[in-house]
Amino acid sequence: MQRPPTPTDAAAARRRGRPRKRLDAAIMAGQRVVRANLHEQAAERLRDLIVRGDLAPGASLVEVELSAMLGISRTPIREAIKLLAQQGLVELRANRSPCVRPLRAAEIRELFEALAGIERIAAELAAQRITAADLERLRALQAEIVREHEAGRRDSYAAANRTIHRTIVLAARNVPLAEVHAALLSRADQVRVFALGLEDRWEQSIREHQAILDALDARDPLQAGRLLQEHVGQTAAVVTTSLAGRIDPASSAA
Amino acid sequence: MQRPPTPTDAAAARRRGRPRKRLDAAIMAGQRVVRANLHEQAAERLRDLIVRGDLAPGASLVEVELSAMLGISRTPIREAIKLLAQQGLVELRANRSPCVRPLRAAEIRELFEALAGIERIAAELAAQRITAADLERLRALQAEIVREHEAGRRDSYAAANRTIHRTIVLAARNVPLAEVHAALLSRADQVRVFALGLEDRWEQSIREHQAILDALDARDPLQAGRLLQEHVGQTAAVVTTSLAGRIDPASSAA
DNA sequence: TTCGCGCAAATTGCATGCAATCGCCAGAAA
DNA sequence: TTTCTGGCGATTGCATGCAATTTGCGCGAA
Repeated sequence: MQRPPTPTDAAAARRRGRPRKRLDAAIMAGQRVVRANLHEQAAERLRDLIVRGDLAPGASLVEVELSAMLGISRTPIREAIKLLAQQGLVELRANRSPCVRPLRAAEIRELFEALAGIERIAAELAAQRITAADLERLRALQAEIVREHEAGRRDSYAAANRTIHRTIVLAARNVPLAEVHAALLSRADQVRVFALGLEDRWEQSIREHQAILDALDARDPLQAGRLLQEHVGQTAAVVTTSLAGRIDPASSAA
Repeated sequence: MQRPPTPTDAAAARRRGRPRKRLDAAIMAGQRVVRANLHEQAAERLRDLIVRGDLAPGASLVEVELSAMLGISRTPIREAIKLLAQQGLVELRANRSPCVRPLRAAEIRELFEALAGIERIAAELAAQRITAADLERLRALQAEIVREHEAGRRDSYAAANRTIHRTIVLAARNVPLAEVHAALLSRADQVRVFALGLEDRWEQSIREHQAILDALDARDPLQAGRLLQEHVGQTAAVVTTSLAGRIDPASSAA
C-alpha cells in the first residue's frame, strides 16, 4: 500500500539519503540548485495551487492537511502561509484557519487600479532605460502571444502575456518596484482564472501591446506609461464585469 | 537579581495569569485589544528597532538573542523575521543569520524612485476622491509640521511628515496601494535616520507640501501627482547625497 | 420546536529538541 | 608570511509536544 509521505518519513529520507557533501554532489550532477528551504518550496507550491485556482478562493488552509499533502511538518507550512498572506494571496484570521483570499468586488477593482498605476510608473522608467536586448525579447514575446492566440491556446497565451508585462517592469531596472509588482500580479493572476470572456479581448489586447512596444521603442515615457495604464484598465474592466455576477458584491465570510 | 524573562517564564506566566475568559476580561477592562499574536508583536518591535536605527544596517539577527531579548521562543521570532524580510527591512541569507538590510547606494536610489512613483499614483487618485475631512486633517498636519519645524523638534517633525504622506496615500482609497506604500515607506524611514542635513530642507519641504495640498484641494490629479513625485525626488536627492560618502557604494556582504 | 448552555473535537500558537550546515580559527605546509 | 585544510562551535531549519482557544454539536429546558 502506498501512502503519502509523512513529515517523519521525509525527514528520515533526507537524513539517510545523503551522508554528506550534498551540495557538491548536486552541483557536480549538473542539477540546478534546487536546494531551496522547505518553507520556500512550500510557498511556491501553495502559490501555484492558489493562482491556478486549484485551491478555491475562500478555501480554508488547515495546517495538518497541507502538511500531509506536501509531506513536511507544520512549521515550514506556517512560514509559507505567512509569506503568502503578506502577498495578499492568503488571508489570516485570528485563531482560525487561514484561507485563500476570497474574491471581493471592491478589492479586485482596487487591485487592478494599483497594478495599472505601478505598471505605468514602470513603463515610464523602462522607456528611459530599455536596452536593445530588452526590446528584442519583448518583440519575441509579442510574436509568441500572436502565435498562441491564433492557436487558441489559453494557458500559453496567459503565460506569455504575463511574461511580457513582467518583462516591461523588469526593464525599468527598479528592484523594489518589480517586487511589489510581482506580489500584485500573482493576485491578479488568481483573479483572472475565474474570469470568463477574456478571450474576446485577445486581439484588442495584442494591438495595445504593439502600441506599448512602439512607445518603448521610441523611448517615449509618457506615451508608454499612459498606454500601459489604460491597457491594464481595460483588462480590469473585462475581469470585473465577468466576475460581477459571481462573487459577493460587498464582502464575504462576514 | 533581575534577569530577562525566558520564553519558559513568559509561557508559564501567560498560562497561570489568566485561568480563562481572557478576552472577555480584557475587553471589559476597556483595554484596546492588544491581543496580537506574539509573532506580530515581535515583528512590530523589531521593525521599530530597525527603523529607529537601534539595530544598525548589516547587524546580524540571531534567533536566540532576539528570543532572549523579547522573552519569547524562537518560533515567533522566525515568523517575524520572515515578515520583515518580505518588507525589505531584513535580508535573509541561506543558512546564516538574517541581517538588517544594509544601506546600498543603488538600492536606496531605486527605493525612493519607486516610492515617488507610487506616491504620484496615489496623489492622482486622491485628488479625485479626497474628502473635506481628509483635507482638514492634512491642513492640521501641515500646521503641526510648521510648529515642529519652528521648535526644531527633529523626531516630531519626522513623525508628522511621515503621517502627512501616509494620509495622502490613504486618501487614494486603495488598500493594495497603501500596503505596498507602507512597506517601502518603513524602509525609507530606516534610511532617513542615517541621513544628515535633512533639516536644511525643512522649509523648502514645507512649501512643497503646501503646493501639494493646494493641488489636492483644487482636485487637480496631474498637478498633485507631479508635485508629490518631485517632492519625494528632492528628498531622495538629499538623502542620497548625505549617505553617499558613508556606505558601500557598490554593495556589501559580497 | 427553538433557544441556550456546555462539552468535546479540531486547530492554532508557542516552546523546545535534534540534527545538518556553515563560518571561523588553529595549525600545517609552501 | 600567506594559503590551504580539518575540526569545532555557533546557528539555522525542521519536527513535534503541549496548552489555549474556538467552533460545532448535542442535550436539556422553555
